[in-house]
Amino acid sequence: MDAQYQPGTIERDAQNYWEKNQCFKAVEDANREKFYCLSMFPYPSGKLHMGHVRNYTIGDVISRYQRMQGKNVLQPMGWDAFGMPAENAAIQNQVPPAQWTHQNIDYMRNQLKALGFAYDWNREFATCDSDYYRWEQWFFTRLVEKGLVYKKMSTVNWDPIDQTVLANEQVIDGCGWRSGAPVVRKEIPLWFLKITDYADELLADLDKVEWPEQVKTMQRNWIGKSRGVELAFDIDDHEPLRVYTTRPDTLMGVTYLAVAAAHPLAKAAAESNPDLAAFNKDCLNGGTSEAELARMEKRGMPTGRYAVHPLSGRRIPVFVANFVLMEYGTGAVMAVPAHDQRDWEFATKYDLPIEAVIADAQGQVPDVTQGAYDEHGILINSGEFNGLEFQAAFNAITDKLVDQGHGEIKTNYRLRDWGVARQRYWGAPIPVKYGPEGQTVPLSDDELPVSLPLEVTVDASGSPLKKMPEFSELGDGWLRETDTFDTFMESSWYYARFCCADNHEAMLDERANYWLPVDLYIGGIEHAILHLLYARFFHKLMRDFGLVDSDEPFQRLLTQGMVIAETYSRLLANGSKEWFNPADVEVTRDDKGRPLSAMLISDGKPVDMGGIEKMSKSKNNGVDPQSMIDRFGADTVRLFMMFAAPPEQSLEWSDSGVEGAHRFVKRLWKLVNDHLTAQSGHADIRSINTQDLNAAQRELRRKTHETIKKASDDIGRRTTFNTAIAAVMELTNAYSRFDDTSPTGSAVAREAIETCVLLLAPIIPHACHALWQALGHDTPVIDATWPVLDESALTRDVVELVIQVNGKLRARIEVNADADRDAIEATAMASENVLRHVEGKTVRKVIVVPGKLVNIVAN
RNA sequence: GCCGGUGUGGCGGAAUUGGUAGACGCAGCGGAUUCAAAAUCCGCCGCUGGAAACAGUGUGUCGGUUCGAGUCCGACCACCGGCACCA
Repeated sequence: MDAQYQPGTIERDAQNYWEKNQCFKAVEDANREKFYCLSMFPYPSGKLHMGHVRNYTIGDVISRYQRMQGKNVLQPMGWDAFGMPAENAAIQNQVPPAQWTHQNIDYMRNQLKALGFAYDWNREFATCDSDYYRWEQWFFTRLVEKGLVYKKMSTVNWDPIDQTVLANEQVIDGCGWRSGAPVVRKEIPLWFLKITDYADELLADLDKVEWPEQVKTMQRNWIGKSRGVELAFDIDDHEPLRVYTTRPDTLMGVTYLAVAAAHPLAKAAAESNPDLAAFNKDCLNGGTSEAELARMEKRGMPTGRYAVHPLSGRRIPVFVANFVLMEYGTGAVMAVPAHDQRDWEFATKYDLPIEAVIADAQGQVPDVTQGAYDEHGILINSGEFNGLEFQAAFNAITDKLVDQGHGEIKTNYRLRDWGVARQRYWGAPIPVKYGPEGQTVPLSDDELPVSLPLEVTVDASGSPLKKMPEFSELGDGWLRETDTFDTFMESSWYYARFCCADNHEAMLDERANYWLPVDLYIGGIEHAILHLLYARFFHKLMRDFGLVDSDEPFQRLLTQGMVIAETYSRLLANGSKEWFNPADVEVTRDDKGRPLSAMLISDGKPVDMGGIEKMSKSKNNGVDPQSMIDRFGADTVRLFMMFAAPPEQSLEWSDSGVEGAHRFVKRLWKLVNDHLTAQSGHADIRSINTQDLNAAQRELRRKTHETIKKASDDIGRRTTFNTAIAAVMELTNAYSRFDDTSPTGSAVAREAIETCVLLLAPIIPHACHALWQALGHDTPVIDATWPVLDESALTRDVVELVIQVNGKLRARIEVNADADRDAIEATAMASENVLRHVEGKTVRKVIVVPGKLVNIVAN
């Protein structure tokens, strides 16, 4: 082997070997246990960023580990290729989105290959291939037939200057990002998928998957199942106002009602009230995002109409309020200001009555002059219901409402149906046509696919498809739908298509049932709700059409944290900031290594340190993976990514940390080289007679097997690669200190160093490929089996115990591993430092934790 | 605003089921090697006091449970992710 570690040639050789031998081509084999490992596919934005590198390294480490466990591993890769950035690039550079996207894919594919990921490239596809989205269109027409799709009015962000629909991301401080004009809410008809039909199953089946508890909790809360009452308030000259509440026990505390500006009652009341009409119009200002709606100032105006309380018969004012939205629930709410904080604030602002009807469990009447009391409690001021606690009151009041025909028990979901239509070009066309008599017809199979025209001019004023009669006009007065699918549609089933991407006759085939569900899915925590919920929904749809036989798409889920880095900026004269890349900045530190100041290398003048943030274009703090691969090699980048933090936490980029990783790979290389130079010929692991080792040999062998145990658990179960690597580093440190060139010593050393190479093979596969060969093995390390733990190597004759007095560490003792409690206690009490600390005190209690510690309680 | 999470040395992090706080690495300091430097190797390294032994103190803040709390409970503070048309 080469005495020098040269990542360039080593990595090229290994990658050539894998490619030439098609090592990662996955073939279905019913006799082998399969493992489908999937990382969230990238949007081809231009080049890989460090978040991608981290995501894909995690997936690759697990894939290679599972392969060494003997599993039949599938690890595919593809491209989530539809989306807005391609349109933005087209507007900026006059490049057609398709061309821009394919160029990016070609570049990024090469980057992935340079990182040595064990992908089966035969299965690669991009979602913008009509061979992919045609099946999505086909499936959509089936959903239409089944009644799982419908069209309804929905609210979008409207830019009144550019005359176009804006994504939430394109609304900045309530204004359109290009025009700068204040955005308004506008109602347009859109296509929806009935995800709410599956709400119960989506909720229940969270119990079937091995996902992080916080992700399951977020999904449960998002679905938001609640049991409550839908009740009707009678109104003069109008049909009854329907509201939903989970707190019917507070019904006697209702002091006003509020409806959305778009509610029929608000519109009716506005006809004779110009002020109210103006207020209703004003409520349309601003964007549609829930965060924006929740943060805006709560405002309202009386409609002049009154509702009749169904139990007390009292007349209650009806307001229009800007925070009530027509599309959520019934578009109207009942307000109990004494027991709901938002209602309380509104009532205080508009001087409405606040009447407490719930006391705490002790019957203490809450003070509602400073805020709402929203706990459950005992009813007061509620007539015949006084004295009832929550559940009894819920039942009694609901029974009465039901008897009167004023209400019914209802299960409600926060989850809303999925709007899948986008007024954009770069997406999959929705396969529907409209007839001259207003018919809406899904396209038949022989009309599919609807291919997206690739030669287009994109500008800021809405979808080009609407301006292309050759696309939109079908003759005889028939028009084609010009909206395209939400890109979440493509990412909701790509994992299944990877199983049979070469099937041109069907969406999926029986191979999907061999590979699915995905055994481990890896991606950013930011996808915890939307993408993962839509994909689960889509999987259940496909199951109900007989396309797959599993209930859930992703058995295990690993949510990785962000990659973050220091930011550097200068305040410009116009008040904005200019951001500088960390690569162009030099930092001065004090003698403890604390950063003191930073300067731009090019002009030597200071820059401000702006804190550590997510790597992004806007803050210019991204580190280019390519330059790191060029400088240090892929193995170093992979090792640093896996070592710097556990996968679920954010990872801070550190140049010196990368150098440390590089140093370790070089060190490993040198250790193997030195071992082969000094000991080749008589280092045969099989010659180890485990009964016949001296103390030092036994200690190194114990360390070797402790490391196998820890690394296997860390990679296979805990997915904490950082601690697995730390354990292997400890083993290399122990190996370095071991100085024994006897035949037995050499064999023990060989076992230790080969273990290091095997345990690191998933993480730094190129170096380990070369090292394994150098160690004399005929088969490549990717086909080696994971090292097997020898439990007997772990035994110890003597163990160290910690002695505490009153919980404080006072001494350490060594005892025989089989020492009994009395012997341990006697040895502990004999320790000099222990005697000093118990002197003059009475020993009350001695706690012995076997193998760990002794705590002597004395006072 | 609502939902979910995070907070430990100069820095990234470790401590897996309530049992030795700081593994491993980075930075720093000291030494070896070298004409010199780089690279490499060895040693030290939470803070305070002490020559040392050792003692005190220390896991965002305040309080609690326990023989024992980074870990469990309560309140608070700061930051991060998501909020349905960014992907």
